[in-house]
Amino acid sequence: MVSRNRQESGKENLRQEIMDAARELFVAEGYASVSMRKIADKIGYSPTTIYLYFRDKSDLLHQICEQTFAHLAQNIKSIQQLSDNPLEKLRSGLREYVHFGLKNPSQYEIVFITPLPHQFESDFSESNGKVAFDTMRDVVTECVLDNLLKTKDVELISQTLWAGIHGITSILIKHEHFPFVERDKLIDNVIETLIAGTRA
Amino acid sequence: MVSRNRQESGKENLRQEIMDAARELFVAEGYASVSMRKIADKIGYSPTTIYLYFRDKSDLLHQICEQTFAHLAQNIKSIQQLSDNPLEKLRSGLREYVHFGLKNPSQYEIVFITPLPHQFESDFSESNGKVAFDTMRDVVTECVLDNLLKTKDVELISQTLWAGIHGITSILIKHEHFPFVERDKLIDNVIETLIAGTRA
DNA sequence: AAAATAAATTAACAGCGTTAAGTTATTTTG
DNA sequence: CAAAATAACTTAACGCTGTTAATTTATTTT
Repeated sequence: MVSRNRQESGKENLRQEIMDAARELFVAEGYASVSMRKIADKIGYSPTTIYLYFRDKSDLLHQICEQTFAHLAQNIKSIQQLSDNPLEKLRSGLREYVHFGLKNPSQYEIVFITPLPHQFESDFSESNGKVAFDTMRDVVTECVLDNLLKTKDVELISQTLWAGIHGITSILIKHEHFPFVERDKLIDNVIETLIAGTRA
Repeated sequence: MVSRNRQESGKENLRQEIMDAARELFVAEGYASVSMRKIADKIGYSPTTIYLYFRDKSDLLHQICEQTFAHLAQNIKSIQQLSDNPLEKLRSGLREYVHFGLKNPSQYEIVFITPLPHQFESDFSESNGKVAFDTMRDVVTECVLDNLLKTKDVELISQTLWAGIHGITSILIKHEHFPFVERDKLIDNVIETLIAGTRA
């Protein structure tokens, strides 16, 4: 079965090569502007080869998103571990969420903003985006246990915070032309407003 | 000049006819899935006729968005006039914004959520989007003048509040399957959290 | 070495946004 | 009232797009 392993690893290599090329192009030019032919050109294969590894264009993007969001969940966890203070953990997690979205706008767009084609109803509840959300909920629980927040409704607070950070992330991505105040100042203010409004 | 006026009003009628057909299709099937040919079919003209009234497909969408923005701005203004208390005006305005989005999810989606082509650069200073945002900023200014808020940076506060209400509106529209807590409770909590976090 | 299988390609389809040229209908002018 | 001018609209076409089916090339198994 050695030969079979070699074969499969070769397949996996090309699969990852396609994903890397596609991610670069999606980020640089936007999902809609990148054609399958462009991706194929970049890696020196014919366009139809991509269909041996991905069902269609949106599946390709979906797989890229899942990979990146697994990284996000890990990022948030790592950052939170740097502090012992539950409230500081919460703050750094929220900040990392927004930061991630702005660093990967195309991928954030597809997972949290644009609905995927109805062929596969792979929605938020099955994505790694939810894993990232769960890490935030865990920290909210810590805060509640320490009596740091105004209510003990962990779910209500978590969803409120998520709404807030999703809001700032998505409008910064979508409304590029809007005359925003200085970006980091706005992000800070959103996060501090959310935390202040949630505190005991 | 009577004949010329008749001619122009005919042109305006077809222009509005195109916009109505396009909005319906965009709402039902999404911007990307609707072709110029589909729109033309719906109104019984050839596809190229649309180009006599709109520069291109994104210009057509842009004009539709302007109409929706105007509608939203008027709604918020009307609701705010019902109260004298600045903080209550602010609260009712925020609530109306979310309410408008949930009552017109497809239109909200097109204007505020759906990712637009990169070339879609509009002059915000002359758009109705600015008009809608200004109605909220004016009430924030009232609150600041009454020393009700923690800072006097009207722009920063307004943009923070917009991020928050856009966040809850868009996730309620986009992630209908998500196990949210009771909807009105969540909306209330987001708005109260935002206001509490912004108050003096 | 032959057969089987996997991997990648070529050719093609139907549809897209958009432009240029041509046609029909309306209005203006002499 | 007819001719010229203009406005309104259509036809034909270009170069793209995502995707499928058939086919060729390369590798592995027998």
